[in-house]
Amino acid sequence: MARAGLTTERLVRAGAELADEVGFEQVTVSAVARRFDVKVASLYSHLKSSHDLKTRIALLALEEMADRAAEALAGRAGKDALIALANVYRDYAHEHPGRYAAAQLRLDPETAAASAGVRHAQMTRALLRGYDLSEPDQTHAVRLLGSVFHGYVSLELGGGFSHSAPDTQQTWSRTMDALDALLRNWPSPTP
Amino acid sequence: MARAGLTTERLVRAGAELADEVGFEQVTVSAVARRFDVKVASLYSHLKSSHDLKTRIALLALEEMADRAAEALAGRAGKDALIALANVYRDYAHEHPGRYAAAQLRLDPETAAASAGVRHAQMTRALLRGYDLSEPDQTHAVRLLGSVFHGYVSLELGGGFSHSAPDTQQTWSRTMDALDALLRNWPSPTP
DNA sequence: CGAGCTTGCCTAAATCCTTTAGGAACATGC
DNA sequence: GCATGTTCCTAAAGGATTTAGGCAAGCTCG
Repeated sequence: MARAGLTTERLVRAGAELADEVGFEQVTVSAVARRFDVKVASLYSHLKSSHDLKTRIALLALEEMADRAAEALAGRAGKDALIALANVYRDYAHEHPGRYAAAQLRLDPETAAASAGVRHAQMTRALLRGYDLSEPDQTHAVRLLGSVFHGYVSLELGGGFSHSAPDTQQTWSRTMDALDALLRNWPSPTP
Repeated sequence: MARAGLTTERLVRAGAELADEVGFEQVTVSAVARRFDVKVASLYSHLKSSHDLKTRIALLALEEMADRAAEALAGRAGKDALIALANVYRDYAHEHPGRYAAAQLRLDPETAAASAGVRHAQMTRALLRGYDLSEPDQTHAVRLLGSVFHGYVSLELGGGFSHSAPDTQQTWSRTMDALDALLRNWPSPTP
């Protein structure tokens, strides 16, 4: 019988495609096996477990987004950079909803520390160099931006914004205006 | 054999408790049946399916949060109200992580329209009456606040903010300052 | 080239979750 | 007390996860 040529790499990639097609929840070792026309047990030489598969898909998504973000930020600063970075997340989520959902998977601390997640934080910090914030406000701002990007995209993707007026593209661009204004004019703590 | 006295209500409540204890992903019809010391099949007279159970837990969480929010907003306005509302979400998520995760479940449009989700939007709108925004900026602001609340809480809960300095409580209160400043000084669109 | 080793994929089997079908015990109303 | 409907049960089928052990395809050497 001919060999299918399975590798962890190929399985994870197939899992990611599956996630985008049918949703991350539906990604299962069995489904991936079916896609390669191979018996389920065969995958267990390449994957430790079902959770391992999901984790690897999450890591792939984080890397892909970080790569896109790095490219988007190159040569940009200030509001330009802010918009470019924000768009990376939003576009990625629209193009790859399953992968984006995977990236939301809660990783255990060691895995998270070794993931592309740290690159994301670094890039957001880099972006903030275009504004005038000193520690610890910079950290607060990193967290705020992360919250807005993640929150907005995940609500939009989940249908949280009813498809009513005004359209979400407009809200998105006004959100960028708002964030830019906020960063340029960061308030001092209240008494 | 004595009867367990199952009702949909009690099953959903037990499922919610289970979610808080072991995580929403681990909530399963079987697990709930075990908790009542009853055979799995017995639950299917009260629940349509596993998905039905999860949906009902989500709806319960949305209601509980809306109730808390309504109480928190009573008699408050402006920044006071903003902080109170934001704290409702954050506190609820910390007290009931499983339920909070459930509330993130994607609901089909009709279910969503009949859920407490609409009350949340209404309350955020009510909060914004303390600021001076007119349509469509008010809608943009509703969405922005929703994004920040949801994004922040879900990142914090997922360990997205590494447990490093400064502590998240500080970031949270600076985030409130920032949102308040932003709403009081909402920027006009860029050309 | 062919002996031997490694690896890749298989079959088999255990365990668990979901879901449906139909039966028995219990509670209630007449 | 009996008819009736509800509540919970047993039984069974279908899928997913995971482990154990086996055969054969494809390398690596002499």
